[in-house]
Amino acid sequence: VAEKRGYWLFKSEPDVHSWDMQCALPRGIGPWDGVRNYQARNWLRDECRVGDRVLFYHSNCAPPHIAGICEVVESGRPDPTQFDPASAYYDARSDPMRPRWYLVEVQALAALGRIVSLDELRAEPALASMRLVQRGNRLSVMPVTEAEYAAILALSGTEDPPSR
DNA sequence: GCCAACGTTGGC
DNA sequence: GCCAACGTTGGC
Repeated sequence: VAEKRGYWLFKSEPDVHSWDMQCALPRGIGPWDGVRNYQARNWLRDECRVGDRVLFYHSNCAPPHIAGICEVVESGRPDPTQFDPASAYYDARSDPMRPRWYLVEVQALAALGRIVSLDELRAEPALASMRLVQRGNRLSVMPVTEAEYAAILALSGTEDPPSR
């Protein structure tokens, strides 16, 4: 039985890693590193599949918004920054024989027809139960339903982009 | 810059 | 295993 395509939302602070920076990478591909939350880690390691779509969300900016769509192009593998003492994401307690943190590779597919702000997401009835708009949500990686993904594409006037 | 929410740590 | 203290996230 073929696995259904999955959908995710990944948060990034634009000062650290923006949609434009993602697009500027060779072929728009780069590692989604630095995730240091166990729930998010479990999803990256165990659930993210090649071909899944990722909504690229800008947090800690005004207004917070979804900027574009990526595709998972490599499934979970250990995040090398956890073993690099020079990295801001270094984790001295992670054992290389049993890595604690994982990443996936993502490829930018398309910018949204127009960005969709958090206020607009909150105002859309079809998105009322989306994790992102629940109070206290702090996860930087979270699953999105197919219906939520479709609603966001519709809100932003965006066609579901093909793989590159 | 403030602060609510919430995950993690560590003493007991 | 409880839970207070602490650190971080992220909207505002």
